[in-house]
Amino acid sequence: MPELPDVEILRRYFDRTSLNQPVAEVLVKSGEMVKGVFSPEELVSQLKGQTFSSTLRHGKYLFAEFDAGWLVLHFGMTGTLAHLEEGKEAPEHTRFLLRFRSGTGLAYQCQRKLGGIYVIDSVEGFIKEQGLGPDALQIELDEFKKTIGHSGGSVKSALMNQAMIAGIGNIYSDEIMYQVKIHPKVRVAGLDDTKLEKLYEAVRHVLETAIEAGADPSRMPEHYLLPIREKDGSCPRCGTRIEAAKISGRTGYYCPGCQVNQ
DNA sequence: CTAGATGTTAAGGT
DNA sequence: CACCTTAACATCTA
Repeated sequence: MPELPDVEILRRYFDRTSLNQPVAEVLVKSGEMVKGVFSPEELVSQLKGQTFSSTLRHGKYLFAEFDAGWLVLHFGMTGTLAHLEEGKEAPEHTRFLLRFRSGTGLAYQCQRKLGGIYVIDSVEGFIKEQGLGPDALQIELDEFKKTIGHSGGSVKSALMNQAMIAGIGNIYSDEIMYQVKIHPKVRVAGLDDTKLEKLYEAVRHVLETAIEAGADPSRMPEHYLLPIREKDGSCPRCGTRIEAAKISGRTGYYCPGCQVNQ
């Protein structure tokens, strides 16, 4: 689920389901997922009786503000949120559960436990500690050129480097490079200024489009790679069979027909 | 049974 | 130094 568009959808979901209601009960089911300075018990006592008033997102992290601090959720590869109606049991893989005074609840599910739960007092401080770069939807062109443009490796690994630009992972880096027709193994040094600017525009455009589509692959535009990525399909533009390659330790999918520039 | 899956990080190699 | 790859984390599915 969880690259920038997915987390943005989860943030809006949190807003719709969980703001402005006092927390009656907090349940930590997988204590090892509680990271940072507070123990799971401390996290529970911090949150009990609190009310969430607003949310923020930076990269792949969701921040929810309560009276005395911020709850931070990171979703790893399999994390998601589920709103619970009154009296309804927590679903499978629930690692953390908020039960509101109204009886409804919010479950944080994470099958593979690769995510994290934190309580912090400063969002800025947390971003700094984690070493995150600017959010991919907020970074400006000159900053983008300064960091991404001057990095030495492949375009794909630069896009996925959270310290340079926060929020892009394996799936959306594939989509962005597909949209600008850059082969996944092309190195940043091989891009001219025009190409770099097009890449910047594509980052924005792809992420915004994905958010509009509710981060649902089946609702992406037809000329997108994402819905057929991994499906052994052919390119929506030129019909060439989509191929996979290992780049930066991940499987990247691309069209060998369109994404040719060496 | 095995390989791989949206993330992150440490370790080892070129 | 800068970059790359691999493995590990925990769990499920093809």
